[in-house]
This record gives sequence, C-alpha cells and structure tokens, in this order.
Amino acid sequence: VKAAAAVLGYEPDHVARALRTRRTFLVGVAVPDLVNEVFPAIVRGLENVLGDAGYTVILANSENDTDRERSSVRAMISRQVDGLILMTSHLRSNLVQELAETQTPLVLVGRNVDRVSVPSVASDDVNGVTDAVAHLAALGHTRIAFIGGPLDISTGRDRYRGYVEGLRVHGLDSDPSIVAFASRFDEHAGTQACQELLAWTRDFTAIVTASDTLAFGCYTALAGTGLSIPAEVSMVGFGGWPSSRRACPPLTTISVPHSEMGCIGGNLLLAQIRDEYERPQVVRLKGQLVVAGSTARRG
Amino acid sequence: VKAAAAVLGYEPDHVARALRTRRTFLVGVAVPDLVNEVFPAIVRGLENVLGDAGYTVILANSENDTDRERSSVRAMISRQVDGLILMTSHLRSNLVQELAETQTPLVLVGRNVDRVSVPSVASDDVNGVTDAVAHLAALGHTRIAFIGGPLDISTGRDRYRGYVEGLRVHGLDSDPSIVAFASRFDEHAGTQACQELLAWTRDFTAIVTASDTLAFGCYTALAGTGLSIPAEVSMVGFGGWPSSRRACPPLTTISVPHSEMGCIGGNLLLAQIRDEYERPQVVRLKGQLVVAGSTARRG
DNA sequence: ATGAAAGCGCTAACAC
DNA sequence: GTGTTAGCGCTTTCAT
Repeated sequence: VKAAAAVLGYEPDHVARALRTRRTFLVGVAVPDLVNEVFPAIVRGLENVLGDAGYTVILANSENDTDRERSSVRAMISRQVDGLILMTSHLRSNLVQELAETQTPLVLVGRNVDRVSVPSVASDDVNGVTDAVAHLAALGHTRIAFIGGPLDISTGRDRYRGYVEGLRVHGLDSDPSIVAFASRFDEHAGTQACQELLAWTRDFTAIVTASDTLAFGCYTALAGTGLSIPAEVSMVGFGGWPSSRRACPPLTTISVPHSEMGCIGGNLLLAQIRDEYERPQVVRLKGQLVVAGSTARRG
Repeated sequence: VKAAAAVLGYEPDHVARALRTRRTFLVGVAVPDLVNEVFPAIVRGLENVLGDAGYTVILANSENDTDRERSSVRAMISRQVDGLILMTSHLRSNLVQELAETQTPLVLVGRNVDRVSVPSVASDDVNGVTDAVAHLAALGHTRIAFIGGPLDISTGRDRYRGYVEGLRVHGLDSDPSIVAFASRFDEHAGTQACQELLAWTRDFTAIVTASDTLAFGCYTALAGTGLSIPAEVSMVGFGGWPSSRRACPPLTTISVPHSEMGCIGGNLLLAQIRDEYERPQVVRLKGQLVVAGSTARRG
C-alpha cells in the first residue's frame, strides 16, 4: 500500500486534516507597513522559525489602519489560524484585549500594549533613546531636540520617555518648544514634524528621532533650510537599517536586531501554541549605538 | 434563525467550506529575498488586489535557494492554494515547467522563464538598461562598464542584453574587460564584482548596473579605491527604490513601478483563477530614467 | 419555496 | 496490531 502511495506521489490534504484535527498549521502575521524596512526583516525571522516548525505564514498589511487591522485579523481567525503575530497594536488596542480573552495564541512583536498582559518581544525603546541622548551629551550638546512618533503606539511613547529620561540623567532642561511629534513613522511625517520644529525655533544643536525614517524626513527638512548635518545639527536615528548606513551623511543610530526579534517572536508563539504556559513572557532587546557621520562635537 | 446567528457573531468556517468546495481562497506568493526592497513593494500591491477579491496571501521567502523554493511551493500546493505567484523563477526553471503542466493558476512576477509560456508581469529590462546607456552616452561617456546580475535569471540576462544593445545603438565598442557579473542581486556581491572589475582595469568613466543594490555595492568598492562619484565615475542603477534617492550621492536610476507590478500580477492571477483563458498574457512595464547626482558629464 | 441528507479527505476512537 | 467507522462544518443535491 505504502509503495503504491509513494508511486502515485500521494500527499495528504491539509484542508481535510485541518477540518478533522482543528489545527491548520497556519499562523497569521499582521504588519502595519510592509514597505517600512523594519518589518520585512522581522517577517523573515518569523518565517524561518515558524516554517521550520511546519507552520505557514499568512500575511496581512494593515497600511497603518485600525479598521483594516481588525478585518484582517477577523479573516485570519475565520481561517482558523493556530496563532497570531501582531506588529500593528496600539497601546490601548481593544483588538488585543479581545484576542487575549479568547484562547487564540497571540504574540506581539515590535510593539506592546497597556492594560493587558500578552507575550511580546520588542526593542528596549526607553534605554535605546537614553543612550542616543547620552551620546549627544558626551559630544557637548545641551540643546537636544526630539522628533517623536505617535504617542498611542508603544514605540512612540517609550522612545519619547527615553528622551525625557536621557535629558534628566544629564541634567539638561526639557523644553517643549524643541519637541515635535510625527503622525506616523514615515519619512514624510518626519519632514513635516521637523518643519514644525524649525518654524518655532532653531535654538538646538542636535535632534534625536524616534526612528530612522523620521530622521531621513528631518534630513529633507534641514536641507530645505540650509542647515548642514552634522556641522550645524547632529542627528541620531533609531532602528539601524541598511539604508541608514548609505544615507548622506550616514546616520548615527540605535541599531536593533530585527531578525533576532522575528526569531524570538516565532519561538514565543510556538511556546504559546504548545501550551507551555508560564506567565506571559516579555522580551526586550537592547539596541546598540552605531556612530556614523551625522553626529559631531558641538561646534 | 438569521437573527440568532448575527447575535452570536457566527462566522462560517473557511476550512470546512474549502474542503467541500475545493477552493481555499488562499494564494501562495514565493519571494527570493524579502529583505530586498523590491519585493515588499510588489507584495504590497499583490496583497491589496488579492485581498479585495477575498483571497489571503501565504508568504514564503526562499532566500535565493532553489530547494527552498521547491519545498515552499510543494507546501503551498498541499495547502490547496487557489493560485501561485512566483517571483523566484530561474530562466530554465523545472519547477515552473512542472507547474505549467498542472492546472494550478500561476503568474510570474518580476521574472520570466524560457521555454514555457506563462502569464507574467515584469519590468522592461532590455529597454530600461538601453536608456541608462543612452543617458551616459549623451553625457559624453564612451567607456561604459557594466556590473550585471546572475545570467540564469531573466532580470540578469535581459539587463545585460540591454547594455549590449545600448552600446550597439550608440556605436560604442563592447569590451569584455569592463563587464563583470555578481553572483546575486545584493550589495555584497556588487562590491565583489566591482572589485574584480577594478582589478582588471580602470579604463572606464561610467558604470551601469543591473540593480540599485549592485550599484550600492559599487559605491563601496569605488570608495575603497578612492574613485569619486560622479567626478571620476558616473553610476546608473536599476529599480529606483526610496533608498536610491537617499544615497550618497543620490543614485541616477531606472525607476520601475513596483507597486503597479504587484497590482497587475494580482489581476493576472485573478483572471487565471476565474478561467478567463485567452493566451497567457505577458506584461512589460516601462521604467523611467530618474537623473540624480551620481551621473555627470564626462570630465 | 424549505428541509433533509450525502459527502468532501482525513483522523481518532473503537472494535476485532 | 489491523480494520472499520463516525464525523469535523460546510455545500450541493435531491425530495418534499
């Protein structure tokens, strides 16, 4: 019998098996913006780990839209995914809360939420930005501006907290007139926020940003006013993607191990699926300061 | 009854439906290298179109490995996907040939194959590179080098053909000593190929490359020998991703509409699935020359 | 029209 | 051990 099966190239039907066993070996992955370099790097790590364990990844790109996020997740659940990875969550996400009440295995990657405790892996945002501020302080900067991301996302809030903490540690005044927030983590929003900042004051010698994309946006805004980097303004980003190295000037940044983040996220989900309970695990990955040409000693 | 269903938030089970109807509304997408900026942009377009039509995307990253490609596709087929999108195919891919013999709807995106006719959408590689050569010729360059990609992939072969054709059109000699090929479409391989080229000769004033990644690799190699861009060497890339604009100097390149490519690919697959036969459609998207700081008049 | 029944391909439970 | 059977939740067919 087996010989005949082998000859005919028989392969079991996943669909029928799934109907019977109630396990699809499908994992849903929701991403806010696939074109943002961060996410492909994470997805790659996830896909490796989950793929090796026999799981297949279903991908949904929410385009930073909460409604799309919700409908994608619904669709995934009606597809009976064995687990979910969310990289889209807002701090007060109702969706995450609802999912946590279900028994669906769930892991947050890259972002956390308030109120409800869910296994997650993300960068150590607070300390990363504190390190960025420390680097600038060591170079003699005292008027350090901040371009932040949305405060309703953990990466936005915690990186802002890191900035505030960094100022405090170095005894620098915190001045709301040199802080601006971008509405999204993309280049265009970064340019807008930086233009806003420049319209208020130019009384700063350095800018810390909540992401490399925002920093690139600042590059554009600064070029528009003729301010040169790093001679007049030093810049530090957050993320450390390949393109930050290629930028003009290369961007000093806090480098985050995105691929590792994906691997860990995948493993956390596998643990969840396999019912290895314990309390929900929360992993924070330390970023590393990579000094490049965008920061200089205060002139 | 309906009212009760609505109250209980009933949603039909995709798995059972799929078993009964033999349609999963799942589409498999195979990508060679998710971290290469090109592919996320295409996947985004695909996901939009297919998602709107009720299909869910299964993603597999082959990491440029033929065996992985094959096993991913097998896995997708045993998952009963309704169609496949391959961005991984080699010119003489046995896999594509086998799939074409099956009745599985199949569309190639970004790359074509020889021998077998399958619906596909890709950039117009030959004419794109011909345009790149024309731009350099118009700037007075006569010794134009070429850094190519793998010749067993359509994008590698056709962009090389475009180079040869461009030289011919402008009456320039083709000289094998100013042509080198990278083993993969990534930055590191580009650096290696360019170093090889530089070891042979420096008798050229411009380089055309088969992709932006390869061009960035050349940036590194040229910096290593102290040659400046564009004063001593002009550079043209192919692809036109966001990071080429940010590079140092910004890269003159042939910009390809990747998002549109994804949309068209998705629509081609939907047509296939819906059995709108006709002969296999092959779409070529014209690229557009975007002139930036990496090209200058011959010194 | 509305309702009952068969069956998609597999696995788990049970009988032998 | 090995063989048989029931049934996962849906759709489609057939009978009312």
